[in-house]
Amino acid sequence: MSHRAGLDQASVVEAAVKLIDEEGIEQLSLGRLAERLGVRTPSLYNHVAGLPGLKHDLTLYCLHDLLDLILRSTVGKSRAEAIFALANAYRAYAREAPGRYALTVQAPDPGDQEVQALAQQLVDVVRAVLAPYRLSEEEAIHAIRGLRSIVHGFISLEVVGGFAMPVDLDASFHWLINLFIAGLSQPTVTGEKERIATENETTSLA
Amino acid sequence: MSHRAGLDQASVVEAAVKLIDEEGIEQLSLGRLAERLGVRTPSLYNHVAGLPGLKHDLTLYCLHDLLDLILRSTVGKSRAEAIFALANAYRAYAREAPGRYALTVQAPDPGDQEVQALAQQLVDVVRAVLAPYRLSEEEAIHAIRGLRSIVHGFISLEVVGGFAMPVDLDASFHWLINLFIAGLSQPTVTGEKERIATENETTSLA
DNA sequence: CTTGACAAACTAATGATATTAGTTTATTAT
DNA sequence: ATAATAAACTAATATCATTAGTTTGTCAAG
Repeated sequence: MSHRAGLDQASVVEAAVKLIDEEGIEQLSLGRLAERLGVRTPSLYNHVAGLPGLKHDLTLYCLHDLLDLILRSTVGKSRAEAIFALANAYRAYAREAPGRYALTVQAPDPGDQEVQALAQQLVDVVRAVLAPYRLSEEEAIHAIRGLRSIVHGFISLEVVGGFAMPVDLDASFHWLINLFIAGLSQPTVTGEKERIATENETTSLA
Repeated sequence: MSHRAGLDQASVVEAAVKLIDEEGIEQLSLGRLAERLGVRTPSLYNHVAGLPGLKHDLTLYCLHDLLDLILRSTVGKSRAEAIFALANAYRAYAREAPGRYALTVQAPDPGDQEVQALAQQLVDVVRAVLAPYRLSEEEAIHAIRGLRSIVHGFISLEVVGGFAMPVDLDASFHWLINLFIAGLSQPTVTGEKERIATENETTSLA
């Protein structure tokens, strides 16, 4: 039973996914992972490049995971329906698998081609969902950043328990996405005029 | 020079703040901190309750820090001007001291009275800034959550390098806050009617 | 069927980290 | 002056990642 556990990179990464799903991202260590796989810690180095390598591989796994979910949730939909589908899919992923979601958000190494490419594909889905609104080049980028910020911000505050007040979270999320969609069609927002000058742009620290 | 370095809790916490400002939150360890203070690692246990205790103390420090900045930035302002001031102050803090900002966002232990109280004070500032819009009880909560999500989401994506596209970040942030403010005054958003049904509310994982 | 190469697992050792226990010693108050 | 307190120390343990070097399945070529 001892020698030749029959591991490979895929089985190690999948076991790591199970581990962070069940015990949280902070419980991920090579020791715990090896224990689950019935193997000694150094054996894992045959399949992943240490802990940093494992995290990298996990990130790729989760980005694929999330991209697939997002694509399937938005296919065949457009405009508000597509935006809601996208936002709800993101949120569902983060709620069901917070550890995996966290991996998809960590700072990507700028030199990592694979991660960059997947991150770009996620951005492209957002861009496609916003395309029907016929925004200018620059406004499209504002809108992409805006939607990502809204969705990520709400989700991460929610996951971390940052919303303590006694009002339905689904309703708040829906309200916010709705506000965003309304803003997309508003000349007040998307037009040239600004609501107010940016007087406090340079607030500094104590 | 050796015995009696004259430390206390405040000086340890302040040295830790300097450390994370200069070298990043991930470089924080009792060993590095002790080295900077010219002391052996176990000596720190006379002033903080280990690494978890230090992080707790740091969180309190940074919450105070941030609350003070936010209060000073919004005093004497109202409506859009106040919202921009609040948002810009938050963002300035996160950009200038990402390590400290990260500490203010970590999951607070629900049993920790002090942290809860400070977090509540931050929420209260947001509530006060939104008060002039005369929202209903429930909508006020949606709006508070919404503004926090927007600001936190944008900031954390920005800090992590998540915005790669070649458009000015200040402009995107301003655009998004502007959209939020516009939505606050819109009956389409704040009213009873919803823009679309929540058909995809239950998207699930693969 | 044998054998040799390869790779997967192992043991052993090192270095960083946090933490606890127990000791010394400076300061401070009586 | 001295006794109590608290701040620093040393020493030891446990966990973790990592590297080096060794053993041993497995599989394919002869």
